[in-house]
Amino acid sequence: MIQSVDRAMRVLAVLRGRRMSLGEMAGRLDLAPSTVHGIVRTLVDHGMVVQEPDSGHYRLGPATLQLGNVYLDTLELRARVAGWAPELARRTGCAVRAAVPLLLADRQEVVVVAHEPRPDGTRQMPEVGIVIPAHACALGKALLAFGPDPSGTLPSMTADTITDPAALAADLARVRATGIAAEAEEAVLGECGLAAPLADATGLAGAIGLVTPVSGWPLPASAVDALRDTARAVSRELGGAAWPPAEARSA
Amino acid sequence: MIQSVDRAMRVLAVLRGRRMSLGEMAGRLDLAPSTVHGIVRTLVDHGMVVQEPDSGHYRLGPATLQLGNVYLDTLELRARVAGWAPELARRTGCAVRAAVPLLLADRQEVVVVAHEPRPDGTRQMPEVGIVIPAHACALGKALLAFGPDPSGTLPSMTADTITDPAALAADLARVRATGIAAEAEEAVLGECGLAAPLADATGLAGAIGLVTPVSGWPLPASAVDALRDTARAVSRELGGAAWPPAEARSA
DNA sequence: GCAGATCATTCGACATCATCGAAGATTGTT
DNA sequence: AACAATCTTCGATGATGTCGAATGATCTGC
Repeated sequence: MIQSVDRAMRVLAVLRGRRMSLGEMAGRLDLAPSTVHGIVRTLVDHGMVVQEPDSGHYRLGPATLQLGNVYLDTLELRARVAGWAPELARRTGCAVRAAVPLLLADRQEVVVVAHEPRPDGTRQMPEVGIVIPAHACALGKALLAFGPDPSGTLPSMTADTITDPAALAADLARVRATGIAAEAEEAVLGECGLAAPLADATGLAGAIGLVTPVSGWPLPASAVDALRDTARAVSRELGGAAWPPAEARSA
Repeated sequence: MIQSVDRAMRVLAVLRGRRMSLGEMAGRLDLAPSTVHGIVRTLVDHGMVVQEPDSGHYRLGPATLQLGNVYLDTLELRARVAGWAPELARRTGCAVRAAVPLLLADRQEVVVVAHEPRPDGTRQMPEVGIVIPAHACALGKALLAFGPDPSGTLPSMTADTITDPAALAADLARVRATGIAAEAEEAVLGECGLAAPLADATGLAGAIGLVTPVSGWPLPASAVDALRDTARAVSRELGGAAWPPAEARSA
């Protein structure tokens, strides 16, 4: 691992939180201000960071947006999901989301890569790009059940977030048994959902899920069937050999 | 400028094009494969790059999407535009876009940060995150007219793209005189548009524009008025002192 | 089924290059 | 007007990234 590159990524990570002064970044990263300055200067040259002209503070730059957009455009999982999501949304009346795992050193999260709005014509915020702790949402639990073991802390998002490792393990066992993960107001108040894993040729590729307001919860069995059918269809298109995918339970 | 961080950014830039093998990246960057390996390994650890399990090739990773999303969420220009875009789209019947400049060493481009679909109910691809050469689109010309002088080459996108620096300079003079930039099939076949600069407290902040199929071109004078009014309103909300913004014609 | 090629990865020595602390410049504040 | 808090620059030090060659794995073609 190259030290300066690692530090540059840490700089971007802290800037994910909020705009910051150079000194604050240096303190947070426990580095000399001049060291951080050299790094951010390089990032500024590439558009990854911008410096506000008035305050001198730094924030993320437009080049990050371009990178994220390229990632989305080249993601086969997203393209395959896009072909099936409208019908799934129509059949279930729910919004449809797809996500891929974002496994970092100490954090297990999911990032939403596709979003089909609820088919009721209301105006909904596109949620592509948002990141959710894996243990707190159906998409994440579908990934954890068939992916690596949960590790790290389980931060609480709402009153119903599962924060006990044993309770989470029990929940994941249910997911493995049925192929379907559920979540009720564990990440966002008023939001519930189901999710199923997606397989590709190499194993676990992501997850697809339904999201509904708590008023529509629990979802009818027909929605579960539609979700499972769609997950199986998308997985086949992705080259997945089996569904649910084989459990790759290794660190 | 820190060498290894600069190289890491170049790696990401190369991966913007397409997935690649390690050797191909090394050749393109004129570096030793082992050097690139150390860099990409570090980027992989942070989720900025992923390695395809089967082929060993590298592609951009999900962390790029998160960064881009955070950038969007914290962009005040986007939030202000979002407040005015629906009405502008309704009044003009056009799709509305907003963009910010992406000024790198040798490339002058714009990146779209907001997109309000054409209000005809058709299904349209959200174009947030796409990057367009500044000289080839109305948004870019609105930025170039009130920003730094054009530099670098003028790549051709369509048969009507302005590739002659003198012709571009003449066009930009017209933009400065009227505050409105126009473009007809210069970036994408069948797409035309208008754009106006957006000012904030520090000067030029971005641009807002209308996009219409060529069948709706030219747009009526009422659309020009609506666009100018909106640009002025957004600029005032952003703290802009004057509209159009003062011309900061310095490299 | 074997040989060759191609690729990612590891390793170690060298010298470059990033790091750090202090000083300078600029701005906003009391 | 003096102070405080910024960002920024600079130069010496040695830690660290770079490179080339060797290794191992994978795939291709015969």
